[in-house]
Amino acid sequence: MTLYAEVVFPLPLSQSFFYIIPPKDLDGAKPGVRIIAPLGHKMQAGFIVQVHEHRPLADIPLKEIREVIDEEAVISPVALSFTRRLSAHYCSSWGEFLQAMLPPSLEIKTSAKVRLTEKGIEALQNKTLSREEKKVAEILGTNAYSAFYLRRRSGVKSLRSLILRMDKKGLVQVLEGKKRPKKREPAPLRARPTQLELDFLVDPAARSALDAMAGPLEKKIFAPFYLFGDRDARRAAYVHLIRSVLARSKQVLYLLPELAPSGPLRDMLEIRLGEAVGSFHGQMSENAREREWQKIKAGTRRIAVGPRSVLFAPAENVGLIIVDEEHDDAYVQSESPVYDARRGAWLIAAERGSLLVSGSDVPTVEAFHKARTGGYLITLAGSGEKKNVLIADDRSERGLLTQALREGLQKNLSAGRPSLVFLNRRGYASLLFCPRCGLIPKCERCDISLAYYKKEERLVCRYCNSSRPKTSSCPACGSRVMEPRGVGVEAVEEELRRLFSRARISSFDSDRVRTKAAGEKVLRNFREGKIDILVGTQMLAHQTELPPVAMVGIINPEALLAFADFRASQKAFQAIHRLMRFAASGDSGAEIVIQTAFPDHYSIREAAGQDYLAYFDQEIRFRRLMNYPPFAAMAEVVLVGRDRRPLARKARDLVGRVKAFSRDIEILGPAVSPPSPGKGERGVQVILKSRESETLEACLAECLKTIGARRSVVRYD
DNA sequence: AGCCGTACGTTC
DNA sequence: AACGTACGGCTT
Repeated sequence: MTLYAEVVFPLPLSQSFFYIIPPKDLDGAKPGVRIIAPLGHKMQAGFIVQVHEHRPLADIPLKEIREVIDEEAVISPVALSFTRRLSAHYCSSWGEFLQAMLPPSLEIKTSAKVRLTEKGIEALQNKTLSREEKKVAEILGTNAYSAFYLRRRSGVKSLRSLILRMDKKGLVQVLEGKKRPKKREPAPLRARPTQLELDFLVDPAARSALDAMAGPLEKKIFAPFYLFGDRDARRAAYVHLIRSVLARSKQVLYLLPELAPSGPLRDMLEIRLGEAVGSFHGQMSENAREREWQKIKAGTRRIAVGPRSVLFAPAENVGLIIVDEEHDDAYVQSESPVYDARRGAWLIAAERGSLLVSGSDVPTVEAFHKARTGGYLITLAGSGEKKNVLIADDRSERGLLTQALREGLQKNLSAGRPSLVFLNRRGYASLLFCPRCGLIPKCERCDISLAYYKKEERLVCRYCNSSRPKTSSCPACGSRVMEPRGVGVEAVEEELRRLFSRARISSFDSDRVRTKAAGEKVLRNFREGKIDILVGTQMLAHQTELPPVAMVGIINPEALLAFADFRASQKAFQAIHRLMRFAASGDSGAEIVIQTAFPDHYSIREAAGQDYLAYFDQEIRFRRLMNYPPFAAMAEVVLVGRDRRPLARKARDLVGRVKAFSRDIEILGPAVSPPSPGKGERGVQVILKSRESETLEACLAECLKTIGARRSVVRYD
C-alpha cells in the first residue's frame, strides 16, 4: 500500500505539501521526523506533519520523499499540535514554528556553495569574462563559497541572476549544501525538590486567590488568571505561585516583553527561590542556547525567563506560564512566522492543562474584559498613591511650550534638578507648508508629506528614507517662506535653548542617537547629572534604566490618536502611563505636565488621573459599539504590490470569496492601506470581523488559498 | 545583442 | 526562501 506524507518546510509559506513515501521509508516516515524532498528545483529539508492513506490532490503529480533524516520524531505530538494551531490562527508558516522548537544542533540549514568549473577557470585565464563575472571568478579561484559570502566579498547586488547566468554558461557549479545533524542523546535527570522558605509580600486578599490556583494545578486543569496591579505586587504574587508550582515538580515559563531586561529579574528569582533560573532567547550564542535547551528538555532547568520565544522551549512538564506586562505589543512577532505570544501561551496552557497567569497595571482592554467576564481577574492591592499631574490645553496658548510646562521646567532648573520632556515626533517638523499657494512637499514615490530636518536643511521621507535638500523658497510659487507644521524634537530642543540659555539640554531620538554607544553616553550623562533637560521620543520612553525625575513633560500625546487603528486610544493611554512612571513618586511630589490639544479625550484625561478602570469603562463601550475586539475576532489582510490596479482586483476577488464563505463575516474595505515603512510599495487592505474566532480562521484559510498576491495577515482578538 | 537590476509567480 | 522567468533600461 502506498502512503502519503504531508510535509511543511521552514520557509515563509502558510501551506503544506504532499509527497509519496517510498517503500523503504514506510516505517520511518512518521509525523515529527525531518525529511528531505524535492521542492521546486531544489532539495529542501522539512517536517512530516501527517501521514495519509489516501492520495491527496488528484490533479497534481506527487513527487517522492528523497530521504528520511531522523529515526525518531524530533517534534513531539504535543509540539506538533501546538504549532499547528498557532500557524492556523495567524496564517503563518507551520514549518517555521517547528524549526523554532528545535535545538540549534537539529535546526535545518541550507547552505549551497558555488565553485568554478574547468570551463570557468579557462575563461578567467582567457579573459573572456564580463566585469562582474570576473570579480566573482577571482574570488572563487579553486574554492567553493556560499552565495552569502560571495555577495559580501564582491559587492555584486543581484548576485543571484549573475550566478544563474554563469551556471547556464557552464562557468560555475552550484553544490548542494549537506547538513546531517544527528540524534539527540536522551538524558532525563531528576528534578531537585525545592527547599527554601523565604518571605514574600502578598496581600492577604490576593493570597487566598492565589492559593485557589493550587486546585487546577494539582489536577492538571487549564486555568487562566489575570493579575491587575503594579509591578512589585505582581512579582510577589508570581514568586508565591512559582514556589507552589516547583513544589509539585513542574516547570515554569516566565515571559517578558522583548524590551524588559531579564537579568535583574532572574537574580531576584534565584535569590527568592534558591534555584538557578534559565533564560532563552535569540541573541544567545548557539552553544548557550543548545545547553539551555537540553537542560529544559531534561527537566533539570525548571524555570525559563525570556521574551516571546520562550514559548518554544521544550518544557514538557510545564505547570505555569507567566505573561507579565501583558499589555506590551512586543509580544507580537511581526516577521514570519507571525504570532502573538499571548495567544501562544494560552494555547500551550490549554493543551497541557497548566496555569496561565497574565499581569499588568495597564491591561489591554481585550484581556481585562475577558478576565472580568470570565471571573478570573485578581486585583492586587497597590500603593494607591497618585502623582501630581496637570493637563495644559495648548490650543489656548501661543508658542511651542505652554506656560505650565515652561514654569515647571524653570522651577526645576533653579532647584538644580533634571527634567524629562517627551514628544513622539522626530526631526524639526512633520511637514513644510507654503502659506501662499498651499503646497506641501511630498515624496514622489510614497506620496506622503516630507519631514523637515532643520540642522541638515533636508526634507526626508519617513517611509523610503529618501531625502532632498530643502529649498529656501516654495518650489511652486516662489514664495520666500515655508511654514513648519507639526512640532518635532528638534524644534522643542531649539525652543528650550532659547528659553533657558544657560541650561544643559540634550536630545535622545533615533536621528541623534545612531549607535548604541552614543545612546549610552547620553544616558550616562543624564544619570550623572550633566544634563538639565533631556528631550526624547519613543526611544527614550522605552529606556528602563532611567532614574526617577522631579519633572516630566509630555507634549502632544494626542498624536497617537491619529493612527488608523482601533486600539489608538489604548496606545495613547499606555504611552502616557509609561511616561508618567519616570516621575518620582512619594513625598517629593514630582510634577507631570501633559500638554495637549485634546484635554478632554478620555484616554488622556484618565491616564492623567491614573484611573485605569475609568478608562476601561469608556473604551469598552466604544469597542462594543463598533463591534471591535473583544466583541469580535478581527483580521486585517493587506495585499502588497507595486501597482494598485491588480491589487484592487484581487482585493475585490477576496471580498467575493469571503461573502460566499459566510454571511456572518463583516467586511470593511477594500481600502488603501497606509504605506509600510521602508518600502515604496502600495497596499490594499480588507478587514474582516466575525463573532467567532474559529469562523474567521476557517474563512481566511479557505479564501486566501488561491489569492495570488503577496499578502500579510494581522489577527486581533 | 548582451548585460544588469528588479518584479512576480511558483513550489506537492 | 529560493528559484525560473519576463521585462525594461543600459552599454557595446
